[in-house]
Amino acid sequence: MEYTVQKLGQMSGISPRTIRYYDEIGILKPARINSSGYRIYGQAEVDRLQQILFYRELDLSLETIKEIVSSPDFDEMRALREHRGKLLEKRKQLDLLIINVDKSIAVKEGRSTMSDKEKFEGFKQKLIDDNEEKYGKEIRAKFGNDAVNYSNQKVFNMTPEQYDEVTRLEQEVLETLYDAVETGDPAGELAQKAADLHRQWLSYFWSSYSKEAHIGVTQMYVDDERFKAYYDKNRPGAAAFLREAVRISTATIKCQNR
Amino acid sequence: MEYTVQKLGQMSGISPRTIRYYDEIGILKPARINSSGYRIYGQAEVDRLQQILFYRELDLSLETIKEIVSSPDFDEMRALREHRGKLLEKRKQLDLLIINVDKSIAVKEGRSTMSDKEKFEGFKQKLIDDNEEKYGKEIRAKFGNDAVNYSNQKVFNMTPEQYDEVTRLEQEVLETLYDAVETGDPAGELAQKAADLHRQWLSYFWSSYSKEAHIGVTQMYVDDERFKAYYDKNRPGAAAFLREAVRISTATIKCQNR
DNA sequence: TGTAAACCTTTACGCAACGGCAATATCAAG
DNA sequence: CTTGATATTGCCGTTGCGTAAAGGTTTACA
Repeated sequence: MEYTVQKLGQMSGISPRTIRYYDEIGILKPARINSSGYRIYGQAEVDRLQQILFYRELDLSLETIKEIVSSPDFDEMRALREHRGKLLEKRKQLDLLIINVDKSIAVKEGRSTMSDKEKFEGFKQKLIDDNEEKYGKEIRAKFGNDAVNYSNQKVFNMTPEQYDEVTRLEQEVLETLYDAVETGDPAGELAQKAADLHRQWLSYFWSSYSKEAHIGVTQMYVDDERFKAYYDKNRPGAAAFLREAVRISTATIKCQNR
Repeated sequence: MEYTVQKLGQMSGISPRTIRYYDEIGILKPARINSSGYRIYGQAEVDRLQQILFYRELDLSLETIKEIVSSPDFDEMRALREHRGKLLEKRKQLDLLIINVDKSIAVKEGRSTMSDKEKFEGFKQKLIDDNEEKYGKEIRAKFGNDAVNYSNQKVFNMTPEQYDEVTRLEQEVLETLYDAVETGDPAGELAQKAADLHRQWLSYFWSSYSKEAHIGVTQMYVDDERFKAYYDKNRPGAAAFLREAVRISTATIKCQNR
């Protein structure tokens, strides 16, 4: 089988332009060039392209990929591990960013009548007293060492009111759940209320809600002894009951959407 | 107070080049230009720069920042919320990426003697049978809906052996901890063993270990009723004891490093 | 007052990984 | 032979600056 740039592109889902670019940077050379100057690729090049795409999927740079696919004795493990480290670092940064954006949104929601100038007045004072470098440190000190994970930071950043609300919700979830377990019907009104309360409670810790994740976490309550013990303490089977209620709840929402 | 590019740069911690660039794209114009063509900035410009840096810290594009700081009636909330959505999306992608990289590393560790060609043989076959588009879908189906969160996926991706090891470790942590509580000395040998076992156990769920996060999570065991109940069930005070042991353990490691 | 250091200016290339367009050549079909 | 699809090279644009280069200005010190 021999392929031109477009054939190869269609097969692999990338553009002919990209294939030419890969030739240009020497990461994927054509098998040969025909009399009219067309690039012609063979099976070996298809294989190589698959490898390239695989590593590209892992978000490695083309430079790194080039080294991996070019020299078979390249220390690929090390490259992958280093890359993993970079990804983790990126994620930490992202988590911090998201928390900061959340904070900004909260501040703006709280006092939407303030003008931008006013809002930054306090912020600014500190900055000008010292310098920008200190500002950076301050932010980092405030939001904790970046090793602290996301949900921990969420809690640290809660206002006392939010914290009260969370603990109140937690109690309410339990009470409603226990009442619901008595009814024995995970599709019943009480059970559905418990599921919804639990959803609300979760929303305080999660940056975004999804049905799948909600089901996932309640499944974990059943699988993980620590959570199971907590929910089952007063009413055996409560963890499993909650999971069922949430399953039904999320399915019901789905039906309503149709 | 009047500032040249360098003065302003030192104050705010950014380079003169950046300041000139901000002038160029019209996001921060100097107050005036002196007879020698120097850019001169005043207090108003310092304020504006602080605003710009604030938004830049949230990773907004300079284009977006320009709109925010230029027009006071710009819908900033919407911009922030949209931006937040983008960040969350980015994080999901990153989580998937990290898991894929983890998988690749695991595969390579398992059969390090295989050549690249062999390793990709199976991978490749499927790809060539169908097309690249299907490949994309397959990856997504395999690694689950992207709403499922990172640690859940970690567990799903465990081998049965790993799973056994984790549950075994969990038991061992508890047993050692309970014995240690009896001794009453969180700096003692048993307590330190418990702390270390707990660290090992954690490592199965965390993508990276850090002392601060370890202390943080054991602190949470004390603060969160569910965790506290679990650890204190057989030996009241076990959660707090573990936290102390971990604190001492991490501090000790620090001393050894010196 | 001379001069060197430190500062300022504009212009312009470079970065990553392509997308998009232009000008031109080639191929297959009717 | 024309037409339309496809191929080629090459250059510009993207983001947010870093890093020169080539030159003018200010400041400090002998």
